[in-house]
Amino acid sequence: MASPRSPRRPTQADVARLAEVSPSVVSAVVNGRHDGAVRASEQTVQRVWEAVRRLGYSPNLAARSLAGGRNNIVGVFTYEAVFPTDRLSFFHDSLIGIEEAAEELDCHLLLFTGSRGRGQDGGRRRRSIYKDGVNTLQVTDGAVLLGQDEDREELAALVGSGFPFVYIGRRELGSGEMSYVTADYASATRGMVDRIADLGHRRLALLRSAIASEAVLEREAGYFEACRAHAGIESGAVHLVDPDAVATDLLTTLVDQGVTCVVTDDSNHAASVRSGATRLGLRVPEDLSVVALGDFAGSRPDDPTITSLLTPRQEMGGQAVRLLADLLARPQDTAPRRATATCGVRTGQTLQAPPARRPR
Amino acid sequence: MASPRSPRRPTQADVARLAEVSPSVVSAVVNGRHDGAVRASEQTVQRVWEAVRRLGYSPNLAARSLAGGRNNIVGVFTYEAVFPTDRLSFFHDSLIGIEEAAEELDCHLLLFTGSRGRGQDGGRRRRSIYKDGVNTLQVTDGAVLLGQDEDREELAALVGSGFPFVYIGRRELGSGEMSYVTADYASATRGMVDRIADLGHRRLALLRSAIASEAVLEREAGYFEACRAHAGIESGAVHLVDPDAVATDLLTTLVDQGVTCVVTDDSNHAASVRSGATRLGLRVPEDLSVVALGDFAGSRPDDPTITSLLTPRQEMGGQAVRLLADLLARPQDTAPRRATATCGVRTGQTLQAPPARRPR
DNA sequence: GACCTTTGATGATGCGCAATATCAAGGAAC
DNA sequence: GTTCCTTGATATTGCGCATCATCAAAGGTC
Repeated sequence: MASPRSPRRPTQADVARLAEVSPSVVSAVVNGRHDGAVRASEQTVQRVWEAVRRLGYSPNLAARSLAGGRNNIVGVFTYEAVFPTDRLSFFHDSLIGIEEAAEELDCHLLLFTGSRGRGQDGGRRRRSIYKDGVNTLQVTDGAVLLGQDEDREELAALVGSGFPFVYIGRRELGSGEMSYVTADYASATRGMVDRIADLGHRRLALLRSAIASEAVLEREAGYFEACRAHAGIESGAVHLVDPDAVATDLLTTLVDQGVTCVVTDDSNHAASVRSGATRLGLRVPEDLSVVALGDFAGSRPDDPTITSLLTPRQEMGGQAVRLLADLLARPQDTAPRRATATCGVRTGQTLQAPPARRPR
Repeated sequence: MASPRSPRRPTQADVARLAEVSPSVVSAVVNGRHDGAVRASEQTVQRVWEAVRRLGYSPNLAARSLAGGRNNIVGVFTYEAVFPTDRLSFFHDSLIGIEEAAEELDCHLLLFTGSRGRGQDGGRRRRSIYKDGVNTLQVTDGAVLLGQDEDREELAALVGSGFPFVYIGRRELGSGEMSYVTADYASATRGMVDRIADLGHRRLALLRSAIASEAVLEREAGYFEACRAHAGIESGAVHLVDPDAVATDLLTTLVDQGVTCVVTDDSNHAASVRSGATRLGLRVPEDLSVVALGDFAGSRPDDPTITSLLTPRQEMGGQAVRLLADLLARPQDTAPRRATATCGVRTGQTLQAPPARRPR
């Protein structure tokens, strides 16, 4: 059976012809606006829908957005491949939240793929929002952006263009404010420090990789604030280290100084510290506790045995879409939208009360 | 600093005005087509680009695709949520392949979310392609479909409408042929049986759940064919069983009959069989080998210790997009497109040579 | 010098749709 | 019975762009 290959997709005009009404009515009906400027009786509405079904009409996205209307499509732009081959999908949790919220708002999701074939150095290429100087996101009503490896200049340009978007993760640009969702890292960090202090730890150390994002800095601030708030808790300056190569000599020094709990940026780093400690003959957590302030998995899978704060990615994804919806609903309000999700805590197996006496 | 909220984005007309050329020339130049029907001298080209830069012009994609026809968007429709909360993403591997291929074709992906708020029985609701009788996929150039829980009637309607789409997974409809990608289950199964036979097994048993998809039936056919091909290999009829509740009495019977290798539909089922065998005091694989013909994870994570065929999901995803591209490139050829990807084999730890003597 | 070809441009048209302005008819108010 | 409002529609415009038909002028050929 040869399919009745229609040479052309049916348009509103076709529907109008079949239903014997004017195109305006069709437009109004299919958009549910048939009691505003353009009105239609219940009978007419039914006739229109009937014709729509008969012809298999569906709106042309491009035309709809060209004419100024919405297209109910939310863009999702990631600076890395959304579905990476080489590692656990970093975006998966966020996408769960995004999809859920989008479904609630009755929107579909447009996932932007990278522009291929530029710079073939083999490494993971960063994607770009602009292609030939053109904002590719424009086909959507607005977009949610994710990714660690963002291009700040591009973001600044995007803010300047007035295109509605929300970043998942706090991003502060030098010029121009943007909308984002973040997590309450500072207070969650304070909570974690409280917990550490309650267990009896008195000397902590913060190890951080040299590259710092807003989130990292926020956690660091929360950390020091909490340390100050706790009488008796001491923490020296932050130690900038290579998270992959554990500096065992640094560890030795710290332990000698009476540090009983090491706090790191992320769980991978914490895992490295644990191995380093083990190599030094220290048991974790009996002799030394190790705690991570972030669960970012980097290129390796996140280790669930590490006691760590958990970024509420799913919630952040949902919030981002909802902020975007607000942005679209009230475009005249140009103020950047902000939302904060609540961090979780993974108990893990790397934090307990400090040893009665200093080890060694 | 208030963003320079431009009331209107510059258009080609603005550029044309500034460059003192006609809009046609601008269009031609920015698209690099200025030596076809519309021509422009090198000088003019420079003037146009200069004006483009000065104004910060960027083309409106909606208008572009409206005027052009295609929109370079491939739909991705899944009958279940793309990013499920409650289980490992079944779709993740397929999506990797889809994204890769889409990137190669310079297409973006439109992920359809479900239509919310119909039937709130709490359970996972199947999504629908048609909403109010309208094919929602039509906003894209064509679509890739996935999912176990498909609606055959809908698919038949979709085929009838002539909308270009490709299913990931073999689907045979009673009426009308559709395009799909599948895996070489039959030959992969034969390969697996060869392997089993080469190890010395002589009596096998096939356990299958009652619900059978095309893939399952194809593997079953391949299985029996391979059994026939091997002189000395015996396999009784297929045993329809509940994959979750292991029938230990059936296992006992089989082993008593001299079966040394049980073949199942999928790895979960195989895992159940293994536990059942263990409960009977049989060691796997020393006393009894267990092999799965599929790695479908169902609601539980796939067990990597099970010796199993591996569905090449990533490759299938990529193939699907490429088939779709062909469908779009040659629409006059209405024949359904088909592709077959090569199954992998996971060695696992549940298959070895049969015991020298029958156990027990 | 008559004819053709190439170069360099212009203008008109329409893609499918939303929004606005307009209009006809029927009823209620006074 | 004139005015006014409501209901139910239609006609028109233009979003920004690509494409096509057209055209003027310059250069080349015999």
